[in-house]
Amino acid sequence: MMIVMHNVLVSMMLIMNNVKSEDFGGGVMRYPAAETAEKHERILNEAARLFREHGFSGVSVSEIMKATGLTHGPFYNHFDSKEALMADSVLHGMQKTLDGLEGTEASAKGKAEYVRRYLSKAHMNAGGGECTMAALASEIRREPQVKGPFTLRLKAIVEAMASHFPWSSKRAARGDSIRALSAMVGALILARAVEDGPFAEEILNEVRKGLV
Amino acid sequence: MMIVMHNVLVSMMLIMNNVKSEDFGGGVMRYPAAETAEKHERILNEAARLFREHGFSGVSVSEIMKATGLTHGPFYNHFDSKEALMADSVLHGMQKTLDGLEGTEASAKGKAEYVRRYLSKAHMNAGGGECTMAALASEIRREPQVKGPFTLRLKAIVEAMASHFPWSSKRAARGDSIRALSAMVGALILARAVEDGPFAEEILNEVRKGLV
DNA sequence: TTTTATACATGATGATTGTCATGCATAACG
DNA sequence: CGTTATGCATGACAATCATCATGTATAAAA
Repeated sequence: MMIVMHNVLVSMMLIMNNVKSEDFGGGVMRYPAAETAEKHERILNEAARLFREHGFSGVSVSEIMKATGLTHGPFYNHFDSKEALMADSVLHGMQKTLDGLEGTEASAKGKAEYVRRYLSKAHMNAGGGECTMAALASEIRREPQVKGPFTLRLKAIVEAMASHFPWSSKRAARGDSIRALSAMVGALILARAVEDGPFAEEILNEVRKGLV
Repeated sequence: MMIVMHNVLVSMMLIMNNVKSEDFGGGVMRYPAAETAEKHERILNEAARLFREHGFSGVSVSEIMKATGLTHGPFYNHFDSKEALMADSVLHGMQKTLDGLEGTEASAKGKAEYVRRYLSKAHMNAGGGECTMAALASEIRREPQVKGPFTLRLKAIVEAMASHFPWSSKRAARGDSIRALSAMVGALILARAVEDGPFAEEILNEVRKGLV
């Protein structure tokens, strides 16, 4: 009885504390559509970054929202589910990779620079700034909703590499691109999993030597 | 008071129910050391398989123990933590890869067959039977305790590839091995993440053509 | 102007999970 | 042979998490 009364009192105190008007809506409004769209974009960016850094299961919805500057509440006003966000994040991240590729100088020099940058120590150590494929590909295979967007953009990336950079021949361009991409992604993944710094760099360097 | 007494009664009933002798030890014994060692090995095998198939965070300790034919209880009689099991599983799985490599015919033909098998549709679709590197490398980088064992065995695998198979020259053997391994792992990871069957096979085929 | 739909903060919920606690029969050890 | 340490099953616990519920002010629609 004592305990029950105590609980009731505590609940009442909590309720009273919560009814300060500034607790609702951040103090104001139904938010303007422009701001809402911007927040949506911010969620996507933070999610993509955090997923790359910690993996899909290493980041909670709350953490993503907090990184965006919101609470966990409005998440479902923006996305249907965590898995839907994962799919959009991958699409978003790989689109950026595609843009970066197409923004590179379309020459042998541009290609060599791109490879060097991809297989650099800096990229290896870039927490959330790295390539979506290297960060998440082995998890994507277990996420049905994500495989579609991933496939879509990977195809575009292969095509962009084949047509944008010079290769030994027109006919070999696509195959060469696939080989280069596989080696680059594989090397980055292995190098990042390795604890031994010099060995990790050896992996990056050897693969780079094979490509430039 | 009423509630407290009720709880005590429920507890007593539960205790009484638990005191059926068949509830303990599966019916018997302090288990013979030989059987215990065998169970330890089974846990390791099931864990390695399940981790490869579902990822580290996709499998619970209980599931692993159940797959081994035990309950979750004795897990901590066998391993210090889930993370310690992850480390041992990776060591175990990569040791098998190493053994398979060294058991392959030490010739150009043996090498070509190994590559073909690695980049086959069957290997791509092999749920838990696949290569530890392709299955878990991108998660290992986020698991401090696992990186050490992984590094150790990856070094051994690179050395085994370089010394076991014929390469263009003695001096190039190590670099060639690293390049081949990176391309194979990268190709398998990308192919598995892709939803489109023909595209996945194209990735495997192009990389294979580059290696044999 | 009136009505409606929505983005937000707070809080709740049910499920999952890594780890620990307990009691016991007996193999291993001295 | 007597003692002890161990591997097991059952159960409990605290934490974490994805998702849902609620109340609100107001932008947007009518």
